[in-house]
Amino acid sequence: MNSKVRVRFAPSPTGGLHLGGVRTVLYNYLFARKHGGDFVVRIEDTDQTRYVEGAEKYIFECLKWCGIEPDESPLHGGEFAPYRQSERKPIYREYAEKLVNEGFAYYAFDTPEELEKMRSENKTTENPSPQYDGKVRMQMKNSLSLPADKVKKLLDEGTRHVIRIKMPANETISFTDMIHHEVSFESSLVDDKVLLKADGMPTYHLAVVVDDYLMKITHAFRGEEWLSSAPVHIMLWKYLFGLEKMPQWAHLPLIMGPSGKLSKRDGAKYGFPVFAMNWTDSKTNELTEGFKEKGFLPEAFINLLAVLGWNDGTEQELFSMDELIEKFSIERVHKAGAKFDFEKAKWFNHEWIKKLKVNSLKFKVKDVLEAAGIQIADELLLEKVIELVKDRCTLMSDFYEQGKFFFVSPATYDEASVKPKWDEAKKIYFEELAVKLNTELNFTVENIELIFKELAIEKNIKPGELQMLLRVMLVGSKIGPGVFVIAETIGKEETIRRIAKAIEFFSQ
RNA sequence: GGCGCGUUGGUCAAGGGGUUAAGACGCCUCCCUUUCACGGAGGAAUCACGGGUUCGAUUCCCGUACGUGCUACCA
Repeated sequence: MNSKVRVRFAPSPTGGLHLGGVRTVLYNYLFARKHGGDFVVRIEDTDQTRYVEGAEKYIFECLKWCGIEPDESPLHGGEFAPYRQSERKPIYREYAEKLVNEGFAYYAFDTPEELEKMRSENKTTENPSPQYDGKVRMQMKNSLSLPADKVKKLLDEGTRHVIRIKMPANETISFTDMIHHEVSFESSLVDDKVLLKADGMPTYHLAVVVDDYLMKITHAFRGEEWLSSAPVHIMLWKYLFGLEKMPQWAHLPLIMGPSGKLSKRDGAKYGFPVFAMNWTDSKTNELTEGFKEKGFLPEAFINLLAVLGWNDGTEQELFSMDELIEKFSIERVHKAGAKFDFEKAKWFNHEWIKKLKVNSLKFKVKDVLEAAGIQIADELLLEKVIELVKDRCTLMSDFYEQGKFFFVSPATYDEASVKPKWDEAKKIYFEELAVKLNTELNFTVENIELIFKELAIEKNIKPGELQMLLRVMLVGSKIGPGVFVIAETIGKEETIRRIAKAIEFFSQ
């Protein structure tokens, strides 16, 4: 018996990896790591028409970016290979046939038209979506309603058919969910779900059960949208492998968008990312910006996701991956769905930028600046700049706006702020300031400030006003750290050059 | 419509028979700074409703309402 914890994540490679998906993997991963178990990724591709080439690699890239190190077997084979459902078709068929032989499932030959007919005929206001269930199955075309020889004939002729589960009539199906505790259903209210499609591919229902068994999964976490199909899975476990071998389930609360379950479209609609990383829809070629590209740190991303529906009971909100592994517990996961709040998401990123050391930020900031056309020649300067501005950056992309003036002279000036204050006296002041600064051998914050203020007193001008002007001269606008710190950082020559350039500009 | 799941401020949420019902985001005011932030000090804002049980219910039970999910040869 395998007593080791094995959890699995089954992404569907039909779309990008979105918030809900990442959180599901994350909880899987935290649980596995906490209990010293395995974390398995199984690839779902049940619907071939929607299968997207390269999606598997994309998913693994996202996981790695998040700091989740998955078992990469699905990409190159491993203990439980093959991992793609399309390559496991014979396995699923075998179990499906077994169910038929034992009377727990049946062949159904109904065409899409016939199904449509049944649904439209039985449709009433009270029952807007009739099911293929115990009430109607004997009126349909299947191996239960048809005589044996007729069934054999249809099968021999290769008639297209599916295999459906035969849900029992009057049974209360219940199980214990790790989050919702006791949950129960009436079997007669559940329909005869398709297990094996006409093309031989399994539906999710058959695939999860078979794969969870074969891959020796002990705990399975999935979104709450699956809770309604739990009875089907329970029956399959009962018929196929025995209820005692069924993994423990946790149905995670949904992540909600501004209206309903967060959808991939909400991103474009409300202006925030929903995917971990950039995702290009293969059909429309439409690019959706990911959290990574939007300027999120992976540390912040997993942090904000982890606490969307879970907390450790204390006031702590900032958790590193290691802390999450240590403190995560499935019992403290919420029952109710949580609405995603982009403002709070940004706050988490801000906090992580502040929290991280310069060295951890360095290469990412360099990427941001270089992507914007700023070449970084001086690594030491870069480090100093990061230290100076990181507290005021919310997204990684903010490092450009907050840091560019350390590397390049301003291209434009905030004229609206300068114009009303600019006069001949100020002009003379700055001309003399440049001369004085030039003679200073020790170009430090203290000395610059001293020279600046002494000259202001001498000229009888309020230092405050001058400070604002100097800032605009050096930065171009009214942002950034202390103006004397900026001067020291860019150096004497550059400071004097920028003052001269600005005087010329303002005096036109 | 049926079935499932849920419901503490605008959002994330702690708490769980007796509390001034934590904290965070956002918002507002003030301080700091003659920049933008950070930071600091305050503020407005919550137990969906109705019945029980109880000396006492936000907390337990039952209804109702509302939200949300499923109701496909999608996952």
